[in-house]
Amino acid sequence: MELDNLDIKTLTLLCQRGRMTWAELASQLGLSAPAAADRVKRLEERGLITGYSAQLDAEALGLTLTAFIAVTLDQPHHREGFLAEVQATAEILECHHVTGDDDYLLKVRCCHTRALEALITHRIKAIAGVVKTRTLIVLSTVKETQTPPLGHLKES
Amino acid sequence: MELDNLDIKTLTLLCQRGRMTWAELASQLGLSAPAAADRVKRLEERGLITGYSAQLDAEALGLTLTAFIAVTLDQPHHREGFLAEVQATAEILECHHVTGDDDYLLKVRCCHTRALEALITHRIKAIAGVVKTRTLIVLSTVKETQTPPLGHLKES
DNA sequence: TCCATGGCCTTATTTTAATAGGTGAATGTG
DNA sequence: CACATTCACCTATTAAAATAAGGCCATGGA
Repeated sequence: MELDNLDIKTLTLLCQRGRMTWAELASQLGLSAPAAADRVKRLEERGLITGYSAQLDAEALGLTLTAFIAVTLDQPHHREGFLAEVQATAEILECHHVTGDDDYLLKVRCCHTRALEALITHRIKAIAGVVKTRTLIVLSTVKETQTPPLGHLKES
Repeated sequence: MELDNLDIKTLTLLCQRGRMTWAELASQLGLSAPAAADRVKRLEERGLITGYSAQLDAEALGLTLTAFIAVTLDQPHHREGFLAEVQATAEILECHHVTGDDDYLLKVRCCHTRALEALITHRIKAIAGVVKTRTLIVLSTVKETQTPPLGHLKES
């Protein structure tokens, strides 16, 4: 059940062009279309590929404001409510439990500073147990990819 | 050139299932397949959809370690080299210029703590101008989506 | 040596995508 | 008010892609 270099190339190509046809993929891999489709199917079944997604331009959609919010929770019994609210809030794209001074790090996206204010004061700070937040506004984004590094898997 | 509710639903559906067929999409929208395909094509041409991507399971690929690294740069003339290195490093998934005590916030992903150590000491701290880094290790991830909030666009 | 397995090939069939042509509602204009 | 234009959509057709079937060959184990 190891990954060979063609599998890695497959993953790389499908991260770049998620809707490419099997024939296109196959020609890049030097295989026939059914063979390429088989490989992709296997990668899906193994859980390495979890799905496919359209990539949207957040700015074009009016989501010009991105921020990271560090959250401190006072008591562990407040966690459940916090996590539920995080899941229910579309503006919260990511929520990680992290080491350091704060407990959670959120990545959020919204349209205005006013919307950010509403998000922080009416949603996040309204959650029971949230005792402190610290917000970092994103001024510009240099790089933003979802494609994980695959170099460490290469054989030979 | 406004977005109607069908466009928003289209974006939502394509974020969830990026390889769905036009016929599937059309039935969810209550349209014919060519009409749905036309709408998607227009969304692509307008730049709202920038592409499609396979979603990979980072853990299944052995990338069990995620971290955020805050970087402080001492002088503005070092920026160019820093940005180039960021682009060239696959382990750095994101790099944002942020407000606050530090200049940049990186999101990185790698396999071990050893790989993280190598990344920090041999790549990031090796860049001219990097005077300070502060690392937050991700203990667990509660939520991690790429799909931006679209509720603010809904009409009626 | 022989058999089983796995990955790939080619071919055939089914499904999907792309294209063309036409209809009706909404809009703007003589 | 009549008319032309535009736009989004439809259906029908054609081209392309996905899927399924059957066979080949290399690899590994009994």
